[in-house]
Amino acid sequence: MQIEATESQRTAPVLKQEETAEKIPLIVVAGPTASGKTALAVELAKRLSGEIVSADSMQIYKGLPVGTAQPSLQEQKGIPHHLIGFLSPSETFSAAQYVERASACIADIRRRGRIPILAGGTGLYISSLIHNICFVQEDPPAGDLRQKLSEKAERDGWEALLQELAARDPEAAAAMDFHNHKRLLRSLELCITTGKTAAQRAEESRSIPSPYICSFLCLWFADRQKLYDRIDKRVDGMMQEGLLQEAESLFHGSPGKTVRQAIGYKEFFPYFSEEIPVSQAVETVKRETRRYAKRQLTWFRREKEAVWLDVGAYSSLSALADAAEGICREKLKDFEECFPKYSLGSK
RNA sequence: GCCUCUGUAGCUCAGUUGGUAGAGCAGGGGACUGAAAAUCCCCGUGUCGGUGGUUCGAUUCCGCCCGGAGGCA
Repeated sequence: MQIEATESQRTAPVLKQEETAEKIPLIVVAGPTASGKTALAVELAKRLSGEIVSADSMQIYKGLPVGTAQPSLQEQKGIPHHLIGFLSPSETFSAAQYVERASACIADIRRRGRIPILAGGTGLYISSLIHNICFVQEDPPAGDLRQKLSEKAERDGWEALLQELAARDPEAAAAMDFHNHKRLLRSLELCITTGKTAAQRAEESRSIPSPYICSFLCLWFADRQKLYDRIDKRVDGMMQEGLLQEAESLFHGSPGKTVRQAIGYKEFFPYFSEEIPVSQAVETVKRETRRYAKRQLTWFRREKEAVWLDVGAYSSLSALADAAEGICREKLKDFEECFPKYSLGSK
């Protein structure tokens, strides 16, 4: 557990021993949709005595196991999974709420002497969590305000909102991409509910250093087409498992704002209103999923600490897991007392 | 066999009254600290089917050849 000076030179922020003791080891398995995050996370959990915390903005919802690709009990292989299927689809959710719940969950896993493994594809949630973004409390729940602001935009134009933002937070307004109405609205909303500028909020949110030492793994495919083939297959599989029924229940129900954005449901709505054939809806789902995967890759490329694993380069899941396990053990060697002695080469 | 139409970017097609070409979709890159499976920004060289001719110059006009669609026999 003693850290040699020569060793600690390698890692940028040099940790003193007492600080290390308070740090929490965290394995992150990120990557685009359909890259095999779930399977790898479960395999790592088995080898390293871990528990899985989902980092997915849609898997949090109840009653949508197929379209959100929640790991089935069979896929979970007895490993505890957290933050999956706990919220009603009528509820909205946010990155702030995610960070709050996930960090509590991780702390609990750590307390029980196990290794938390963060697995998922929602980049914003992952980054917010591991960089310990502590969001400033919003004053009142913002529901009504958002409604009023969008009505104002409707009435007076988006320039009016931009001007209002400029009055409260000129810096943010100047940096704002005014074609991005959604962000503009949210930015103004936050400005009003927190009473602080974006810069102030950013400052406060970063005030506490991250409690985590991360081994950040990111899955990808050197051959993009391989990923796209997997996406196509996965969507076809979802259709067989009842995606259409899930979509229909949302179509007839009253889904919240968050879940209405999910890929794999809204694309079927024109089919339910008899505007397009199912086959076309399915193709749209595939295309949207491809684009989503691309955006995910763009997001993760920013994560400088990430170690990229080309899934296509490994002959099997256990070969991939061997590589991943090695990287995790090396990166988290200050915590090796948490890991089972050896499982490397146990394929 | 004859007649008509057609062959241009991965796909669907536009266009150049002769000066080597442009849209949509697909695809690629990027932004993103509070809705993120969301939202926003940027990116179009391709033997203009092949070959011969007319021309200073042809993808554009003409001949032939090779694909595709339709019509007549």
